[in-house]
Amino acid sequence: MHRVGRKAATDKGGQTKTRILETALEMFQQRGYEQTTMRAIAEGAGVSLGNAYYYFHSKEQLIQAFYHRTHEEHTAATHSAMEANSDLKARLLEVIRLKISTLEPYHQFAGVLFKTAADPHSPLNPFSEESDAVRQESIQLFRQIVEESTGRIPSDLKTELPYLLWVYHMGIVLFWIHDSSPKHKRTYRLIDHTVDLVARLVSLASNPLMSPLRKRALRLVADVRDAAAEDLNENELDDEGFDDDKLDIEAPNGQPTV
Amino acid sequence: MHRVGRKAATDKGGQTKTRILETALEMFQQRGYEQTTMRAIAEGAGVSLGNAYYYFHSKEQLIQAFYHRTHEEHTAATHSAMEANSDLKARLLEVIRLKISTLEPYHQFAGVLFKTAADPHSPLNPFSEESDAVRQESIQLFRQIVEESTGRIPSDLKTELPYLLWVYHMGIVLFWIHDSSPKHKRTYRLIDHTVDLVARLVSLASNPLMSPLRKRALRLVADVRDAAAEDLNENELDDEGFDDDKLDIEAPNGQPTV
DNA sequence: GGGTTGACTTGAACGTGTTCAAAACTTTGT
DNA sequence: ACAAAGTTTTGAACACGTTCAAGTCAACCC
Repeated sequence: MHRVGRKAATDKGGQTKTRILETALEMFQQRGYEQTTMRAIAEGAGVSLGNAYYYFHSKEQLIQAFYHRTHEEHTAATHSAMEANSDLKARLLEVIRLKISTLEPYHQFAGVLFKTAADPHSPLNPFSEESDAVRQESIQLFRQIVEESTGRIPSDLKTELPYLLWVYHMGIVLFWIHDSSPKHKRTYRLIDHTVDLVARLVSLASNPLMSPLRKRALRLVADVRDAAAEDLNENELDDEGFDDDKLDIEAPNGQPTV
Repeated sequence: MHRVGRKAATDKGGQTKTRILETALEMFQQRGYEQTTMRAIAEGAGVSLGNAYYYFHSKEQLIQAFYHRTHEEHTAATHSAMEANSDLKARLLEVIRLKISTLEPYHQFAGVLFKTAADPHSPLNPFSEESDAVRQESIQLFRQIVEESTGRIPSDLKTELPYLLWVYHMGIVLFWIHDSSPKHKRTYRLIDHTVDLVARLVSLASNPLMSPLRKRALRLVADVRDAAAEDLNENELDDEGFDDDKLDIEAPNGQPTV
């Protein structure tokens, strides 16, 4: 491996690596992912083909580098833009809009990100170990939003909400990838409307009347999340811990139970 | 192209095509998608490499053939298993369980289905024209479930519910793909719990008190669905048709509005 | 039968991602 | 200054998906 065990007086390796990544991202942006060959990247960066593979084990790994980079940009942009004393809705709106505008230059290229991310065996898979760090950071972002925002939220919901918002934001990105409307107006409109809806749902779920249903739903969410986390470990898996309690609530007007 | 313009007394071409597909699916099942080369498929089917490409334009198209086949199997299984006079919950449970058991033999291979399906440019993309027919059929399945089931559901919800259930069932499949628990017990458990939850939510959404929120959410769903459908057409896109009405409802106990 | 048409089949060739053994260079220890 | 150990760099080679010009074969027409 590079950059270990020696002093690295000039960091020549690091420079080369950066140059390759820079060239790659530029080419991806201009010609798209498939059209950009590793040979072209190497030539553009002024190195040999084998050298490109010395720094990036595969073409896919260049996507992962891209993923890291945009994540950092988004985090930075978020932190500098976050106003104090705003509510969940306002903050969420800002964060998600920033996410899209950060990804903006890579719209046509972003498709392959999702393509590879959807593969269970890809390191880019959101549930894989390799991207665990970035994902945790990303969820952390939403945790801050939730905790620093005004408005009362039950503690059980407060625990899971960051993860739920992260999933929601992934959904928005997925929509954006498919959105071919001018300036992605459609996506921004969707953001406006869904953020509003999410805020309402959080408020609704905070209603004490909804407590039983909420608890059931949150338990389910936690279960799914944990299952995704374990994944490759062999696990005993018994059915304990999720008994069917009597969670039914009576609607105020005599409608069927929920 | 094959099988046009002539009488096809023996349907030799059709036989060859079937043989290739059969061989391919078997190999995918045993060695996985990536490990199975087109050369191996051709050899296994007793044809030349070029011949395999005569019938299937690409390796990816073999996945599409797989997609069609399992869809048909699932539909057949569903129709023969559907009991009369059952409610939404029972029917949904049955259909989704059948879906998973139909896909069962292809679990490790199914990953690439989602991988390619997630690519906006892939014909396998659920929103693309090429798989539109299969998707419509699939949604139709859920429409039957909704319409033939007992229980009162508001008409606006009834319209969108099939699509929503289809999306939900895709989510289950996505989970199943990642599920490495023995016999996919985890997925079946998830199905049990989410079907229950979905039934409750439908019931909750049918409550007249929820009407404003429901209407807003359904409008959003329709909007997203239409956007996905148009996609490649150039579209004007003005902001009409989605005004922010005063939809707030007052929770019975003075909680913040929803 | 002989010829024409079009479906079917072939295998060589191309471009691409990836691997690897060996060369070239840099740093460190003496 | 020299050697040893590490690192970076190279280009040839490989396997695979895909293309294509050319060949074979069966059905049809006269």
